Amino acid sequence: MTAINKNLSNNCQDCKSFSISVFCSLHNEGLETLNQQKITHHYKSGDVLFHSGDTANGLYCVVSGTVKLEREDSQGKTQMVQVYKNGDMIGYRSLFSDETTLTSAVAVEPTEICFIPKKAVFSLVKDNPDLSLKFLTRLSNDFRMMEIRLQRANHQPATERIAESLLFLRENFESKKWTRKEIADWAGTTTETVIRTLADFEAEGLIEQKGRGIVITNRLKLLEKASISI
Amino acid sequence: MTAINKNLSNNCQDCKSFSISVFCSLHNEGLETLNQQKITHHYKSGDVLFHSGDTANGLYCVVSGTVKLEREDSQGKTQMVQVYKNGDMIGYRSLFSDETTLTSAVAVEPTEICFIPKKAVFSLVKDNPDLSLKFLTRLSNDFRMMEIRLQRANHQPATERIAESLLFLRENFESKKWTRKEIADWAGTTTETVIRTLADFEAEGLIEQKGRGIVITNRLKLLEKASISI
DNA sequence: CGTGTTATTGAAGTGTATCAAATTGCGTGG
DNA sequence: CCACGCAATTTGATACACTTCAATAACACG
Repeated sequence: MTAINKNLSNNCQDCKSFSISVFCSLHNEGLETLNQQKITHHYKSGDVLFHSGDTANGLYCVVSGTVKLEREDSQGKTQMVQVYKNGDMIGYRSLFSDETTLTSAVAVEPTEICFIPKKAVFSLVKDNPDLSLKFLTRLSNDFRMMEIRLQRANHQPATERIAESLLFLRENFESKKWTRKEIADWAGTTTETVIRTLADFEAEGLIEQKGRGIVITNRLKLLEKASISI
Repeated sequence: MTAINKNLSNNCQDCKSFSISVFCSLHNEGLETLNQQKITHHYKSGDVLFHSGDTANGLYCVVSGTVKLEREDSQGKTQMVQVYKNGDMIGYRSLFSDETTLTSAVAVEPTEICFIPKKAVFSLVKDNPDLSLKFLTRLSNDFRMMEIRLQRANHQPATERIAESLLFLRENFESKKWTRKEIADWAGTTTETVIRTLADFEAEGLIEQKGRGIVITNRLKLLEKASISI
């Protein structure tokens, strides 16, 4: 399933995602803790990091690849809550709220993750108070995004949400080929509606569909469609 | 408009909301800073603490009353993002994300607030590392709630969202008489839909409407209607 | 080169928004 | 304290964007 390496030789400070992670300010002892405690995992597309309802037992640090956070309701409708790429942290909310995870984390590409056990995280936070401030900043920004998404979900038509989803998913996760269903799960609509809307966008010359690929050909007009202005 | 008292005699440790606030663990010097720096405000219903787009310059600590956080889009549709009561903090997200506020804060009842200037907050956080952990915990919980609300907004009918809104608003903010529009702004629907749905609920014996008041007469069935089970 | 997953298309139904107009309830000032 | 005026609520009619279900087609992967 997932290859696990306790890779001591691979130091965090050499990680290509180090400088953009919350840990970038760590000094000697902190870095040592991190290096000693972290466990590197390799996931392939579709692998699950954790399931909804699991107890949070650590922090997942994305080295490369893409991970989606999602949640399925009783009727099988999926909401993609968040997407992560290199430098992002997963699972710290449940860690700090001390509850079981609400969402599942699923790799959508070949993904490399460093797992940092709960104890190590709290030890790091204790010794490096600015760390929690960095978490706070990230979470604040994520929350802000959720505020906007909630408003859009409630008050904007699917067409606009799909336009925005296309832009967001494409421009933040270049390597990933999103499926129609994934776009729908992010936009909060159905696969069929996404497909029909994509056809409309193509007819209007905003995008081009080759097979399952989607190419944005008129970014500006697509932005207009998304009504990014609120 | 708003009465302002720099009330040094009124100590935070005597505040009825102190024990449930993030500051409950503060010791001597911290408490002193808090007491010296805080400014007490009194707002009446409808008063605005800050507008969307304002620069965050401090923290608002609710002593008593109720404050709603909301955001209006270009078409005049309002999304109520959050509601606060005694012991809650307002504005710390913008403080930590270092951006202008996305939402406006409006008192919906006579409300007493202690304002703590940005500098004082950061000084407190610096000297009391566990403070930021407490903020983190609160924000994590709030985020979790937003995840659920986003999913509901996208995948559940207005009826269920309204049922849940009734329960949430009534049970967490007893003193406040919410208007149909406020319920709609929270549920993410229109005033008319709320009114029609309330009529349905009344016909089914779940609630009773006397004038503008709403009394929940069958909590269990209302919970069922809300599909609280996900 | 099959086989399962993903995408596509069609038809039908409906929940909810929208707009407009009437009514009620409430706080306020006379 | 009552009447007034305004805001909140109510009701009706209409429209349509979106979901749902089902069946077919295209693609990717081993």
